[in-house]
Amino acid sequence: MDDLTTSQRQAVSHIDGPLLVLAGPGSGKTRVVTRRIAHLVESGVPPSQILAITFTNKAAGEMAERVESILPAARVWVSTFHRFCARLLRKHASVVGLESNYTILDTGDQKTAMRRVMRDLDLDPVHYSPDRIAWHISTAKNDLVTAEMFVRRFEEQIGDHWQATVAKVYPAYQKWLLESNAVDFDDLLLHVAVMLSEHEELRNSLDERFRYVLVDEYQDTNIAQYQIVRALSQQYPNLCVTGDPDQSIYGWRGARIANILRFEQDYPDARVIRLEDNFRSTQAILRSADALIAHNTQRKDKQLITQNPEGDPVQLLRFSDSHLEADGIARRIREMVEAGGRNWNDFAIFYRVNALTRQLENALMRHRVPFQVAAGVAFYDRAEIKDILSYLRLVYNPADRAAFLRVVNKPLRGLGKTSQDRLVAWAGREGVDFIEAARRAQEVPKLSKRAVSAFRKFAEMIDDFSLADAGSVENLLTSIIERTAYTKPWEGSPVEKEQQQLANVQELVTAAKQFDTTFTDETSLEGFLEQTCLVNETDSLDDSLDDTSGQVTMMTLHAAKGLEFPVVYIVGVEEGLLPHERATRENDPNEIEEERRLLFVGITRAQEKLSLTETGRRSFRGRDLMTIRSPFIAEVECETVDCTDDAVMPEWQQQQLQESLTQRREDAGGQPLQFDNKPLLMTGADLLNGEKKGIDIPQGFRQGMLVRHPRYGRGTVTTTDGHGPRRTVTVQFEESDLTKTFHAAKSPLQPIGT
DNA sequence: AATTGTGTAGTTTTT
DNA sequence: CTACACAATT
Repeated sequence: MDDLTTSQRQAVSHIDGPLLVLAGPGSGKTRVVTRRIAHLVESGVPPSQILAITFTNKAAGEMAERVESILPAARVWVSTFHRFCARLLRKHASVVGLESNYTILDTGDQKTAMRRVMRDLDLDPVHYSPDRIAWHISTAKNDLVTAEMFVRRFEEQIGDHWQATVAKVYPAYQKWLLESNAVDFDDLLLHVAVMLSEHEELRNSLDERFRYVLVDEYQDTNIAQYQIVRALSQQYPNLCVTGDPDQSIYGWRGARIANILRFEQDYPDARVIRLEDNFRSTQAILRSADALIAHNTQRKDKQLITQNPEGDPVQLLRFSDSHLEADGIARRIREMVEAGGRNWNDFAIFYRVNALTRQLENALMRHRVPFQVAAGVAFYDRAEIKDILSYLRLVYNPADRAAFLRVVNKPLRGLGKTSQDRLVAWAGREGVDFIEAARRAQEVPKLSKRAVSAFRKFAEMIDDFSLADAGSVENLLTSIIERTAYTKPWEGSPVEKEQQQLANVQELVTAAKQFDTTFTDETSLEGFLEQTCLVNETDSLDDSLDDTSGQVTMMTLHAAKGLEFPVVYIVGVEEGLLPHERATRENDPNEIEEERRLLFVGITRAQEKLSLTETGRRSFRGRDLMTIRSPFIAEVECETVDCTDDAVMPEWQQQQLQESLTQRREDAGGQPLQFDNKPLLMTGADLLNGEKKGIDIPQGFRQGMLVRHPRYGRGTVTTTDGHGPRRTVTVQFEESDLTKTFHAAKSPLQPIGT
């Protein structure tokens, strides 16, 4: 306890009764929580009675790891909300009308499901976009409004035409899910919440089982999560919640900041502890953060105190346009690294919308600054991965409609839309799952002979897979890939995209192999499927984030929560972007306050140096508009730096860069250049599969050079023309015999070896 | 069944 | 500007 502050110590040593820990940014919250768990166990609480809930897998992983390092033997259940609910639901599926082998739909499946349901209801997808309807349904679920409740409410008090539509779609969508023996993400929470409220004896036993419950980031809980936590803390209200209302940035997803604000009313004998000592940032940075957040009205007053030095003043960099902004940041970062004392990974760039990355990426590349973007297509969202996983899902849950429809004709088996529709309709009438229906395809009316045999062959194949499912997910996976010849058309293909897809499939097999060796129970298929839909790729990305020494990190402000960096840039602090125009449109003060909290989160990530940027003009969505100053600028204490005189890199310097690059490329013997011996990583997937790909400066193409284009494959540069941004390259491609001319700066061409 | 055209919408996204 | 869904082709 010696290494803790007074309030940290109080929180750690609290055992029985409700506890609210209001933890400011950088106040050592995670440390307090893990130490408290250890303390509970040391004080005689059986580990099996402790349940710690987080939002992200990463947080859960970290917490579990840290608890284990203090108490190696203790088996405390540390889990995310969704995983916890998935497990409970597995056990008690029948209570909500599901089978225990239910599958979890991801957002993609959800969308397709929504589209089909709406088509069946004859709703115009142009007027009522499935996306929006899905959003309405998700909101309802987060607010604990079931389909029945929604319909009832709508009938009682007629709403607008959107509600009328949702009242039609929501129940139909739920029916679709139930028939598929499937749930979506929101259902995991909703079902469990309903289950707990309708089955007192079950709630009772779970309350008793989990006597000590801890919830992290409580300010981000939605109504469903709130109810679940409450239900588990009735007889044994040893509930400890930690969070910071000032960091609540997920209101748009149904999170209720009120949950944490009213904790003391919910549990009148709650102890409240504030962690206000900040161990992360300089005084200057904290003062800015404090000054900004003080403008929010809906909040508990909280001071941020630090013993850290004053540090550099917070800067507002003003650029004339977004191009110069990107360029200016890249140059500053390079200069600071070259001046010594800073590594690339000391820097982070945050922005409100992903669309701002492009210009930044270009500028960083021009300045040879290695970087990674914490975004990109999630691994498990890739089409090829979802296809293969759909086979797995079908083996596990033959009623999974989304999975069935996804792969029944992939690769092509001559089972077109019409045949599929007939079979699905018949399966619905007969009340059998889709594999059973395919097995008995000859009984389905109006099916062509060819379709019948194709369906039967398909069913036979899935049946074989089920038999082969002897615990090893890897074996099952490889037999699926072989039997379906799924990757056949890509093998030996020159098209980069297809090679990538091949690699992704391979990566999935590796993941399965890994899973097999770590979890060796007979329910491994279930576990693997759960893992693949509840685990996000960024979880793996963040690991490499910590120990890669060599890259600047770019991410959205939302993604930045919980992280810290010595030097931080927050770009585009402008009206319309931050606050985002959609937050200002309704003129809802709550939304503006959330935008302010978002900036607050960004600011408090910085340890030593913080710069905000704004521009005079910004080209966005193909339009070039004058910028209006963000109201937040006046609320932050900062020093304005005029960078409007910044010029783009002068001609001579560009030329010099050009020449040195050419030289280096020759030295490298045609190999892709790697700067400072650090590979430049682009996407999360690259990080995940460890593929180190060098990114090249596009201007440096020369005649005779071998290049690769993601679409056209390998080719040779025949001519080059022009200079600077106007420089063009003409390439003769091998495979297709095509000759194409590209703008060197814009094309995705990459030099390759041999 | 794959290719090409057309329209349209466009934050943030822990699971 | 650009990604995506869907329609209309061939």
